[in-house]
Amino acid sequence: MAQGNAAGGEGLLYLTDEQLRKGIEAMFFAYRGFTADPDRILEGMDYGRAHHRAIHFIHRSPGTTVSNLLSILGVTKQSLNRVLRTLIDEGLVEARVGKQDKRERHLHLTEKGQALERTLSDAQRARMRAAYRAAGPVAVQGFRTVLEAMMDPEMRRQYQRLKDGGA
Amino acid sequence: MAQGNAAGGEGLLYLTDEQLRKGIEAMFFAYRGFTADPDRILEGMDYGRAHHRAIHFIHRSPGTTVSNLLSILGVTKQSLNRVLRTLIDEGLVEARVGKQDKRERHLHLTEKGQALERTLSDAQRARMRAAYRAAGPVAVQGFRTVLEAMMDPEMRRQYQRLKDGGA
DNA sequence: CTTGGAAAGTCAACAAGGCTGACGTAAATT
DNA sequence: AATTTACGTCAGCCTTGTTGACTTTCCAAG
Repeated sequence: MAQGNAAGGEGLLYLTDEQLRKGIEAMFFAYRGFTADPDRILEGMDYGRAHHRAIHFIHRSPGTTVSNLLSILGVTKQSLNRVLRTLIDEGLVEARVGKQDKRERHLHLTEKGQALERTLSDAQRARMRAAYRAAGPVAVQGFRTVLEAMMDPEMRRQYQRLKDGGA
Repeated sequence: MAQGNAAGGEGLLYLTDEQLRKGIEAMFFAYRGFTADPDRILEGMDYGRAHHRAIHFIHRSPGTTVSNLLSILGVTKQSLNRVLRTLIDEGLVEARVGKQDKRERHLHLTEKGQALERTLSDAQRARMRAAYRAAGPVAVQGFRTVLEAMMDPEMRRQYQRLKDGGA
């Protein structure tokens, strides 16, 4: 909440409906770019965006359980299961029965899974890096701050946990 | 592509793979929040996110043609047509035959359509406004800069045109 | 004036990826 | 022993995206 905000209005111009609308449209168009590269890579394979998301978060938290992944991705277990089954069948993901709790499945990427993950995230990071570089560190800081403020509290918790854990 | 950035790296720490990954995850979680409110409003009605997008851009550019909308939304005409047809049938959108070129349909929101648009964008703007306010004007500037840099050039053109036109 | 092609609409078929509901099984907890 | 938890799976549905093929309308160039 820095900034002046002298009196009635000046300094709050960034909160006008028009500015907010521009932000909304920026999110829409930017998200398209954000997913474009992985989508391109995956089309033609048997996989889609849902597979990418699963692979991403398994890579990020190796050994995570199905139900944990469920709460991160925010989908039903039937939906996730369909995706997970193909990844396991095709040898990209390994599901190890838990040692303490044998009901749990701990998910890991295989060599093959890691290779795909690398391909996908290299492409996505390349775009991100170009954008970050073009915008500069101060803008990046603001970018992250606004995105974080935009999340549902529940999602922010998930995000923070990953952020801290994976640092 | 590994990690690196050791040499001459100070000041470039925001470009590490880890920082980029956080940005990627922030986009993922934030976009969920971004769409959550309109989605909630629309569920139960006969409409979905695709209808919201159409309504948004028709509101933004009244009188726009179908093919223009097509290029903004980036979907096939069959896909858009399905959505547009229900909106027209249910009296939210009016398609006026072009005066110069009678093949074109110029799209407008009806009263009813404008009412729904207002409901949806009020909700979406409320979240955006809260995020902007929490983050402050400098962060917002950075947010917009990074998003813009993330777009495909084609999309950036579309975005710029809207941004300037609708200022 | 004819004709080529753009703009729009429509039908059919399909796929990805969400969802709900119901049911089963193994393992942990009470 | 009974209940709860974690997971898997079958069946069916919805939205929203895709291709391909075809028609109608109509502008504009030959």
